[in-house]
Amino acid sequence: MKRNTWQREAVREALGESEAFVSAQALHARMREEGSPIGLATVYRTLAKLAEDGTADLLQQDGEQLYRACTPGTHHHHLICRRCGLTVEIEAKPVEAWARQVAAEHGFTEPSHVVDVFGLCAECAARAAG
Amino acid sequence: MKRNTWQREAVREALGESEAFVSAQALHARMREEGSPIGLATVYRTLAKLAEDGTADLLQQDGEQLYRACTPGTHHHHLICRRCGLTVEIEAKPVEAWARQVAAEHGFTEPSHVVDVFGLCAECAARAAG
DNA sequence: CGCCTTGTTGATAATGATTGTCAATCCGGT
DNA sequence: ACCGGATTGACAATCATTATCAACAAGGCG
Repeated sequence: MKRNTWQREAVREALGESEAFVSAQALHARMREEGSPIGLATVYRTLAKLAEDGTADLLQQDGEQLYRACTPGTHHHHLICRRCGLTVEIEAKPVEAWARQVAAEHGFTEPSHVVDVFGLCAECAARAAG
Repeated sequence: MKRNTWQREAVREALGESEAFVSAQALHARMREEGSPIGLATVYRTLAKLAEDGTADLLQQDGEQLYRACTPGTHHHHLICRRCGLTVEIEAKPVEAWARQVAAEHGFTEPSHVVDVFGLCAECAARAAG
C-alpha cells in the first residue's frame, strides 16, 4: 500500500521551487535550512520514486544525479543553462522521429533516447559580457 | 612536455578492442587479466585525457562514467544497445540544426547538446525472442 | 652514453555521492 | 483505539572516482 507522508509532500514542494536541476544533497540542505527535520535518506528515496512516477526528471552530470520537477505525462526534453542551471522544458518532435528512424536503419528495436541541449541563458550571457 | 608511455598506448589499445562503452574499472580489470600490471589510477587518468583530446567518448550512466574509442575530429552521436552495449556512431545533422534553433528561440547562446539513442540491437532482440 | 629535469606512474588513503540496515515511527483501514 | 505493514532516519557500508606523494622513467642535452 502507498501512503501519504508529509515528507513526500515536502520533497515535492521543495523540488517545485527550483527552476533548475538539483542534487539530492542540495535539496536536503535547502530543506534543512528552511527548518524541515527531514532525513537525507528519505530525500534520496523520495526523489528516486518521483523519477519513477514520471513526476520528476533525472539528469546525470559529473557522476551525480540531478532532479527537477516536471509536467507529468508528457514526453519532453530540456534546455539547460550551463552556468546557472536554469531549465526550460522543450518539445522535440523532429528528434523523436529521427531517433526512431536511425534506430530502425541499424536494426535496433524499442528505441528510446536522451536529448538535452545546454547553453548560456540570456541572463548569464549578459553577466558574462558585462 | 607530453611524454609517450607504454601505459597510455596500452589503454588506447584496450579501449579500441571494445565495441561497447566500458567503465574505467572494467577496462582496468580486463587489462590486468591480460597480464598488464597497469595501475587503476593510471587508467582513470588516461581515459580522462583521451576524452579531453577527443580520442574517446564519454557517457554517464547510473552514476558511472563509460568510455569508448571514437573516430577523432568528428562530431557524432551514438546508438547503443541497452542489453549488450554494442555501440554505433551515428550522424545527427538534423538534430544539430534543431538544437541550435531551439536554443536561439529561448535566448540561449553557445549551444551544445547531448544526444544518444538507446535500443535493442538485432542480435539481442533475437535472443530475447528465442 | 650518462645526467638531469620533470611529466608520469601506482599503491594507498581520502573523498563524496549513494544505498543498505534496522529499530522506531506513523498511516490508514478496521 | 488497534494493528500491520509501509515509511522514516541515524548511521554504517559501498562504490566510483580523485588526491597524495615518493619512486620511476622519457627525452633533451652535453
